[in-house]
Amino acid sequence: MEDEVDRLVAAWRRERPDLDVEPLEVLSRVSRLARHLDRARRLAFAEHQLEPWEFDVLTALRRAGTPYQLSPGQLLTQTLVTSGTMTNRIDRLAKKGLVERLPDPSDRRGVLVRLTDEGRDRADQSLAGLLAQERAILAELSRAQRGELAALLRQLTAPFDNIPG
Amino acid sequence: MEDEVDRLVAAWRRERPDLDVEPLEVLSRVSRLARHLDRARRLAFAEHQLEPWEFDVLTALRRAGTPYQLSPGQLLTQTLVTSGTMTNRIDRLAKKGLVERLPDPSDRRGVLVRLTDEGRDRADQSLAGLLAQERAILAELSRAQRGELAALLRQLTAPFDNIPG
DNA sequence: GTCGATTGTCTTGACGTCGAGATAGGTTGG
DNA sequence: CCAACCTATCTCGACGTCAAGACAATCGAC
Repeated sequence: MEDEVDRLVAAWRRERPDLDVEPLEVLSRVSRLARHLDRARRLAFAEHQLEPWEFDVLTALRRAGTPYQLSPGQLLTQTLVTSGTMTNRIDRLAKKGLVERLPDPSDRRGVLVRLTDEGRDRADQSLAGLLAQERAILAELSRAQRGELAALLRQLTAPFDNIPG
Repeated sequence: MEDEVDRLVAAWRRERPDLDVEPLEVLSRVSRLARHLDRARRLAFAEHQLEPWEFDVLTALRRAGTPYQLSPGQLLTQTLVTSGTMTNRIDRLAKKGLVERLPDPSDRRGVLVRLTDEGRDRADQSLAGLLAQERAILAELSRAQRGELAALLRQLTAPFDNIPG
């Protein structure tokens, strides 16, 4: 089946036949798909009264394992936002009672953000919801195709994730 | 090579061994890669004094071919933003002299947005810059792998692009 | 024709993010 | 022990986006 990127590439080949636009076949699809996923996720999380950014922070803490705490700095690197943004997010989550700020006992500059019991429950519930939705989206592909796709994407993301950029 | 999503998935398998988190292998990589691409593009466009959103609008018009004009509504569907956002973008581009607003002769509710000569030049220059950067990112993959990846992604994007969602 | 629904664009207010800089604690070498 | 530098977090102002709704023009059914 044709998608928007097919149309986009065809248009470029017509308007700029001198250029090789093959890279767009991959990377424009990545960007557009991500955009669609954002919207879909927003809907899925709304059922659990969570915003996508809240999910990102709560699940980062949940994945850390007991006692479910990380520093703001560790949360930054996992969620790819700036420090000002993270301060703001922690404030709002704390106000909702989903996380709490604790002083870092080993570094008085530092802070530890810890998931509350309610925060943990919300993280678990919304993860289950997200996985159900994503499974539906991925039903387009066979298991083998999903594996291939994951492997190819890994090759592209690895340089970004390993060389700090 | 390992990436952040490998670490993320491993963490979930440790914390929630009861859940099947395979969907994340694909879709979390898509979202994270898109995030990295946004940052990289921002840098590439900065050399041409353009923001990513400006590029999106200018190139949509450029792709339309002479006389390089589209309605705001057509621009909406191509760029996946809301109408309020598009109004704002057109305002700013018009102020910079890269586009102009014309009344639609066939529908008095409507407007046509047309690229100026300078807008067209800037679109062409920045497209060349973007393609160079994207080629570098995709050098991780062989030509055949890029083709596979594009095809797999198309299967996921097609439903979003064809069933209005 | 005319009324109601629809379409296309713009307006508005709230919100989240960014980037730069401030603050304070920590670290290292002399 | 001090000075210079580094690190962790927070503060602040500017900005872009969104969602909802306003408004005007158009279309369709009767």
